[in-house]
Amino acid sequence: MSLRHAVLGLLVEKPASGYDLMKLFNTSLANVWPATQSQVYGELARLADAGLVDVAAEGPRGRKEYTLTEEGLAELRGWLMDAQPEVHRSAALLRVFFLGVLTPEQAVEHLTQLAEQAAADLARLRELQKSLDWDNKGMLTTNGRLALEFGLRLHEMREQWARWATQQITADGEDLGS
Amino acid sequence: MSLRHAVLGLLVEKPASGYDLMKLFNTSLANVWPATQSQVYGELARLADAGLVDVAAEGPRGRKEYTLTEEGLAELRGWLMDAQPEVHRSAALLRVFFLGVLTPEQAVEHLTQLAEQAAADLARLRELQKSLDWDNKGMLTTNGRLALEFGLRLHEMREQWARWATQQITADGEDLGS
DNA sequence: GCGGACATGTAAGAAGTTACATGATTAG
DNA sequence: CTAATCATGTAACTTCTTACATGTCCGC
Repeated sequence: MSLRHAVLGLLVEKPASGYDLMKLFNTSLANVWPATQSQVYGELARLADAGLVDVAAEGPRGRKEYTLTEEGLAELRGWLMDAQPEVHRSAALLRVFFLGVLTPEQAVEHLTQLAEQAAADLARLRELQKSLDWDNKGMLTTNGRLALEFGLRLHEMREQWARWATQQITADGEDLGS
Repeated sequence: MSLRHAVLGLLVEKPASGYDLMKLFNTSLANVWPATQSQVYGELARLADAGLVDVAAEGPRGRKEYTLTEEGLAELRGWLMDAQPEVHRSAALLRVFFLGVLTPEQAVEHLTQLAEQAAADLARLRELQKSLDWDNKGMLTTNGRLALEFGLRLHEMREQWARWATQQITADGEDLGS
């Protein structure tokens, strides 16, 4: 139930509308916890029902500005310290498992694509890092920088691994070609 | 829709019942694409409806042994070469984003836990690697080894990153203590 | 006045989790 | 005979995605 906590977390810094939050989900949190508009509005309604946020002000065009309540902050703090291990699914790794169904050439091509995709992701994050370095405001970018570094290391690792895996496969087939 | 492809992939090696598949999901695929019993049985029924698998034989206790059809193999091959980038959500990284809500001490404690968790995961996979090294059978372990190496590198990276992040936080607060 | 941004919501469906429910076979 | 394993299924609920639907305000 982390969408809930993402919303609460974003509201710590300052009050925001669903619309405002969506911009944050599409920028700051895009690589960490993406969410759709329909999810965010729904969750805000549920959070207000539960008393974890309040509608502090109403603006033009039906704008509702939400603030965190005491209970909301408590809920967030509880979640932050809870830290139970996650289950992750990876379609990319699942594909690797079944690579034997393809020809070695196809498998190598696929792994090459993975390496290139990782390299592209890495480049993208490096760009993001550059744009973040100068205008530094608030908790979100401070800790966001830690998350960003994780992403940089992750994609670097992905690329290295994909290149290594390619070698593994080509090495396996080597003696057949002699 | 990768559960479908996980099931198809497992059936490439040999025919299996839902019960058999569950054992594979709980061992080989546990770290890559976990699935529950109710999901697997449901998916098998849908796959049979769609003609991607057949009930090749029925055994004792209502056992249904499924095999892959031509269409099923084609579907799997198509998926294997499709390779579109995934969206990943990470509650762990989300927590990092909001670490500013905690005291520096609590934040450091949390990151230390992350490092320890990563170290434990790494140790667990190294054990798995040992047990896999001797009895080598089939495509699943051959390519599973590639996936395993990914896991090893991932957890190593996670641990290093968590230690680095701890330093970042303690460095920030340093001048306050003097 | 009109286009783009602001702003909120609903509905249908896919995917996943947890819990319940039932029964047959086999090894000791 | 009885406990463990084999074996399949259903139901309720949560989460996420995609698409639809509607309307207002502000700057030019």
